[in-house]
Amino acid sequence: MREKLQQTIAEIVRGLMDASEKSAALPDFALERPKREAHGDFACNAAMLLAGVLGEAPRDIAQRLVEALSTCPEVVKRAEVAGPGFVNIWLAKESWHGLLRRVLEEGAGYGNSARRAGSRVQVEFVSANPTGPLTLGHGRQAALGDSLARLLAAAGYEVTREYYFNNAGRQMRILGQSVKARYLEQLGLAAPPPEEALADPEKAWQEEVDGLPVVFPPDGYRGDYISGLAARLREEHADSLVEEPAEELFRETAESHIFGEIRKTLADLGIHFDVYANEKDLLKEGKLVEVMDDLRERGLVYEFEGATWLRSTELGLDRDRVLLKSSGEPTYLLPDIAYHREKFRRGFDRVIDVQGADHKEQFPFVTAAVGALDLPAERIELVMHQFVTLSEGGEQVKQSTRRATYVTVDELLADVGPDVFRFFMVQRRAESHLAFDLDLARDTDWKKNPAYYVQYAHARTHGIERKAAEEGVGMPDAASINADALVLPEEIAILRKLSDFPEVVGAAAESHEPHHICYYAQQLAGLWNPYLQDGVNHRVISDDAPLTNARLGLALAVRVVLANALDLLGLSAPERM
RNA sequence: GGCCCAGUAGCUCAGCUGGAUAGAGCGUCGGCCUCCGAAGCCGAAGGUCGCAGAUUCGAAUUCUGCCUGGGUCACCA
Repeated sequence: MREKLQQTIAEIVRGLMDASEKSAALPDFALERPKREAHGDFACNAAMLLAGVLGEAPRDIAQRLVEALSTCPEVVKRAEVAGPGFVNIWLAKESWHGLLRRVLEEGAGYGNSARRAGSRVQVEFVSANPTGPLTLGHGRQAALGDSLARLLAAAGYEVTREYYFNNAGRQMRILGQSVKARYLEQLGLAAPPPEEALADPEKAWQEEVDGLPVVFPPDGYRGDYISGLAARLREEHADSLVEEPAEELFRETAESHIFGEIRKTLADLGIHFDVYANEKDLLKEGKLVEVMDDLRERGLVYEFEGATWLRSTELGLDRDRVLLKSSGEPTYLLPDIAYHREKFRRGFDRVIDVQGADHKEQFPFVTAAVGALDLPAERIELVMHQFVTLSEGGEQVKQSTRRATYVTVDELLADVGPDVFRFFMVQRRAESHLAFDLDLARDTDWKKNPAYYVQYAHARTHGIERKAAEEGVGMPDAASINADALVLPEEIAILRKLSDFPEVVGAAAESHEPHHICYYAQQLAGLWNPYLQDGVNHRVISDDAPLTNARLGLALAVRVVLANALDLLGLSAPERM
């Protein structure tokens, strides 16, 4: 529909330009869906853009466009000049009727395109290090990244979901030490550090308490899960691990257990990764040494005060960064560069990193280094998201990572369920701060909770089908559908909304903004729920067979689009609620 | 202090490659059950788009300065 109109107008515009003998590129005019219904089905700004090229008044040009359009009544029912030179266009009602068949024919594929077919994209997200349960920030990133991956797949990309974590450095060492410390404390061989010492290790740290040594590291991990891990080890091994180094069994047990928990959390969210990559493997495969050598060969590496530095100022950045600490350990930066190089070696056409705002500063160093290694760093894109705050009863729920008193994804998930969780987490633009409204999320009243509102709209299409079955009325299929009986403005409005879907999906995919799908789904549900409610004017199943056929078809088409939208968001599409 | 993000209705936020009378959800207020799901629907009130300039036919949208909130500026990840 839109394509046809776009083409028609392009031809007219070309004609006007040829006639004017002014040579210029065809203006990139917009054919948009006006916000106000009074402005027609489509509005075109071509006249205003042409005004500059042709040197004529926009409204005069618009008038000529309108006249030209009136010669193709099979597409355009009415066109008029409006405002500063818009051309508002009304389509014949019938032109929407073919849509129903198309939606039913394409089904789960409606909204997809092949535009990016053959192109491979990797989406890296979550990437939390296995030092504790996922936080809400990770949860947002999980929902965001997975929806983005689904959108990209809908745009035709071959998508790889990937999770990368650091498991070779200091963090993991401290994790092992933390677990071992709790283990020794539980055996009565060590003393836990006092609260005030943990609050300010700089000042109040003590090596000994009540004659027992304090072995818990000042910057150790303090969550209850650490004590839990220690208790498990104590049950399995009693006191036989007292001499065991913290960096081996303790660390490894902690890592694998915590990572298992993270994967379980993600599975509860319906999120599965294709690849889990980690720092240790890169190290083992010699990728770190290799990157270091290649950077050094390009004169981008130097030694200073015992550490090895990346000469990033040479790459246009504001400072140099350490690659290898004086201890000989790599910083996160070196494996990150190596990892991103591997992404290209693995043949991805595009690489998307989903990261929290706290990582934004680091991103340019990775891309600059990757670029210096003669790789197309501009194909690495960053999707950055802000943090999540919880609000309850109008108050912000206090979160402190430092004190390990934060709400975890598991807890919130147990509270509101995966569907609500995901909907709320992708509802907002990534760059905008997300205030998670716990009261609304917990509200099971579908008319209030937007996630349920959308799901319920979908469930109702099945309700209709159940009703039809009771009445012995069969559902139409793509071949038998005839939408001609749909003439009410609210029916045409729903058809118009359904027709927008592919474009919304395409735009959301290209801009990496899944939140548009939430808005769209709410809007469609906001048309469908009220429509269905008014059983007097819109009775679906009636004695009027053609009308029943058309309205049942409408219900099926709405179901298809809502189901597809819910799928893009990773929500279930229930048949009843 | 430098850089990044945000500041739009009481609240939470869309809209931001410049376009017509700035939208949604929640909340508030007022109506409506002869109706396939009242587990509902309809309507209303509510705005100096942080402030001040600039660009132009036209700015919530672009540019500059400032204010406010958050992030970040480690040999932490």
